[in-house]
Amino acid sequence: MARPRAFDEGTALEAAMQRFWADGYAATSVRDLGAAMGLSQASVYNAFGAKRALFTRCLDHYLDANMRARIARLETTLPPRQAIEAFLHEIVERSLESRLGCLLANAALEVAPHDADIADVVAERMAELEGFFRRSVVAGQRDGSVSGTVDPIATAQLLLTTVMGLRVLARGYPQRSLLEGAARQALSVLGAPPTTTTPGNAP
Amino acid sequence: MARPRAFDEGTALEAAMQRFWADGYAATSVRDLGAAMGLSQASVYNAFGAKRALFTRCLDHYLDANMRARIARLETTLPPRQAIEAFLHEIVERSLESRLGCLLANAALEVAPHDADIADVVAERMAELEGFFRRSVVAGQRDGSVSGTVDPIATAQLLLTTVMGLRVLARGYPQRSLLEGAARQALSVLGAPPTTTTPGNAP
DNA sequence: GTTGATCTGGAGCGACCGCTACAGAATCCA
DNA sequence: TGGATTCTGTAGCGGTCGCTCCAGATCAAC
Repeated sequence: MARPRAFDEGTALEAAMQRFWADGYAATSVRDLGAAMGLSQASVYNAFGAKRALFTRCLDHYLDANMRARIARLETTLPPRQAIEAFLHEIVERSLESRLGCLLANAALEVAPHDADIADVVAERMAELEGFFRRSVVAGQRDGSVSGTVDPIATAQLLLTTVMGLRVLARGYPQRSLLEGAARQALSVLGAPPTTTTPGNAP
Repeated sequence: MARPRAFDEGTALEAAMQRFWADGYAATSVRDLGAAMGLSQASVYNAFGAKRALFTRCLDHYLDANMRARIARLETTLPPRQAIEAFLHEIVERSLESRLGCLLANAALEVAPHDADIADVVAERMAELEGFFRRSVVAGQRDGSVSGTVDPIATAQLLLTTVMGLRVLARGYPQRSLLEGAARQALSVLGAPPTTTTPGNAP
């Protein structure tokens, strides 16, 4: 064919994603992105096109590597209630490790209102996360780990809202007790924690 | 003294705030702000100093005119549980009226991670909102409208998180059923609705 | 009316923005 | 080896950025 690329596209995409994640869309210049990727500006445009196109690639990469991977891992390895609990706990831990927050939440606030295409992606992926919570609540009600009286739809909506709220607090008010308290109280709507084999203690 | 200003500072501040609110910090230029305020760029600098100083003024103005005013109004005119419910319902309604979201949440995500002073303000004001929720939960437990078994601190943390989450969804996934479901489920942690004078419809 | 202080807006500073033209370097197929 | 084709970096395009200078306008105090 012709001269091959001297860089790995996935690695470069990851580096660019980190920059967008840390600094936001508007505050990250294409020169910054090129430097982070180890490429000249012209190579960035040659490989990924305009800045906006690169951002959508990064957003996709983020969602695949983080949100979707987490959902798939938890949903296949844990029973439903534990999957929900683990998801929130992981969000809390990640939020305390760094103040990056969530690229999806960042994009929702900064970019989505001014870009219909990205707004569609954002809404779609949020619906995806909402769906994970809804499936898990329903499955939890089926296996008895989640109270049968709660509304799975509203509960999934609250959990989605809680995740997004935690991501905002991660950047603006990052205190462990706050994030843990909010997560714990959100989980309380699922009803009494599963008491393994011992008989339940419902009121 | 000397020549008086040809504009009202409060009005100008309000106009600038609207621009920051809609477009974010980085994407709003001082020329944009001047046009919105009806001022030349030089007058903006003469009256408000640099862009960052103007933003902090706008953030203060927003918080006084919106968050603090709402807290004060609800806390003085409604019993505690109803104040909490009204706060969330107002957030949902405002979020559905426009996709602006919340300037505090926007600032928390976009500006706070890169500006320690603004981060302090953000954390302070979030703590203020958290305090309103905590006071209201405690007062509600005292007058019997809030379940006595819930932890006021964790509940206030969840409500703060919910408000921030709702503001993210307002910009990225603005559907009435979603926002209302999340708010309703968040309020469910307060326990059974109060049996006030109006006939309740508790399940 | 004069003075003195403040406000106003046009012009413009250097720097950076997103983006691209272009020439050379590197690889493939023949 | 010799195109053909793709990648890469330099240089630079027009435009906008945050910010400032400065001359003139406009007021209060005298």
